[in-house]
Amino acid sequence: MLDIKWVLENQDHAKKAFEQRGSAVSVDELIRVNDERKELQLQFDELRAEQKSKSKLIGQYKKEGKDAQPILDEVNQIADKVKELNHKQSEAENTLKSLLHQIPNIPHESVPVGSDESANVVARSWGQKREFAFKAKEHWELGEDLGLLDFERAAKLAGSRFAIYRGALAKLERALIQFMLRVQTEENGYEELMTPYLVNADTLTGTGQLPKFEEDLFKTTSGYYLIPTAEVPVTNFYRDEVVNEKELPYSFCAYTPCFRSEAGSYGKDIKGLIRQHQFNKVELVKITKQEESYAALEKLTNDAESILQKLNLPYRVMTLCTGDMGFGAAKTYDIEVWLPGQNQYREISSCSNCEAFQGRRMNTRYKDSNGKMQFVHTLNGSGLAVGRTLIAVLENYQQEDGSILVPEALQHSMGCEVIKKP
RNA sequence: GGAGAGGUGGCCGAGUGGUUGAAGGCGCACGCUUGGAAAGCGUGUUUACGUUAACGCGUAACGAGGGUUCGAAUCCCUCCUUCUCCGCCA
Repeated sequence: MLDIKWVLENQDHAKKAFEQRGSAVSVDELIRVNDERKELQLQFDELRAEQKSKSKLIGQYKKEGKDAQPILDEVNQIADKVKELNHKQSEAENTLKSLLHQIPNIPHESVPVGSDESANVVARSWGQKREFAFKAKEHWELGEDLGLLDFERAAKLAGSRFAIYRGALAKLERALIQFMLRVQTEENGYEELMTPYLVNADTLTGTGQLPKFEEDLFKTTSGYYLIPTAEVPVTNFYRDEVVNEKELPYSFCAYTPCFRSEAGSYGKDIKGLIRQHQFNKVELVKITKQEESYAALEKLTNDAESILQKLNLPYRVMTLCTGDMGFGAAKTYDIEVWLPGQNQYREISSCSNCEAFQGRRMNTRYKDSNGKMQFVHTLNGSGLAVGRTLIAVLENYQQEDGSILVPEALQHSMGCEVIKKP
């Protein structure tokens, strides 16, 4: 959510940004609705003040034994108008708020301008792509050939976009989770959280999934939603709280399964594990002071990258352009891992600085050194998407006979050096 | 699921339907006092919106949302949540 005051004071900037981000709401509409709101508040405040002072008189008169009837009649009429104005005023406030809730965040000045992913910019690359003496296979082929990945039975149990991992592959997924959590907590300074996987609508509004993107979520009959990412419960940890400035920044990591309806992605990544209704992820979240969030974004991105480096998986980091960023982000780096089977880079992490966008929605604040209330800045990034990391391990560590070498960092927890057909 | 008791400021804790944004205490900040500290004394100590050059002023907020009333922290209804007891249960 944007600050209406900022919009009023920076109308040209706002107009340009709204266009770049494809906002359905215009600056002019915001100004109009806000003016209406102010006018109604003024009317209400004045009338309510009159009502209050005269009501007090009634109390006084009665105490003194004077006749209060004339005032009572007068105030009776005021009361009706006050009630009406009160409704109108809160309606106007809600209208403004719901407009503000639909507007995407303003891009940071360092973000490249562009309408789609073709305008994204490579920030850096890491690692050496392996040369294969044979034709590299895709992960689903490798998994099914090993007999360790079963999509058909998963479809029977649930439907399409689900998978069953068997034996060594189930263990590999678990080893990756454990490995990522270990690195993020022990080396990169994150505190681990275990959170609810079902959350309420307020929580999803805080991080920006609601009200605009309800169709992407699974909703239960009791009104709970399955979380689409741990960003949701973790970022909302301090919702409606004033946090101590001295404790900032907070760094949290959390492993959770994630659930996405994938409505509107028919025909996209139908095969394999890339796009599932349910997948595992270790998420990184930082909550910072305003002036520290961009340094924190670099750190958080590096922390996510460190997992790929330790697994020796080649990747590149992309700076997303204005048109390719998520709703709440002011700046985003995507980390893309190299998949030799697919012969392309695929997103494995998305690290964003949301600035005060979520802080304002969540109403999470701190008192700065001047005693002024400020909204926190929030950041999140995958550290990493576990299923896609498993894909990357399969494809990058495959051997000609279809077996998979286990990355050195995982050999201890896997208890083996190679995954072979059982 | 059943029965009962609660939810008030950073914390604890008063509150009779009428100058209660809210007693008192603790904490915190500043000042006085002191050789220095503690104690003591004094002053101050929520946020949002509106208004103002500024000091201020106005309005709202006592879990949330409705209602009764000229007037609600106080009365009524619904919901959320915490605690105790019973039942069920991994």
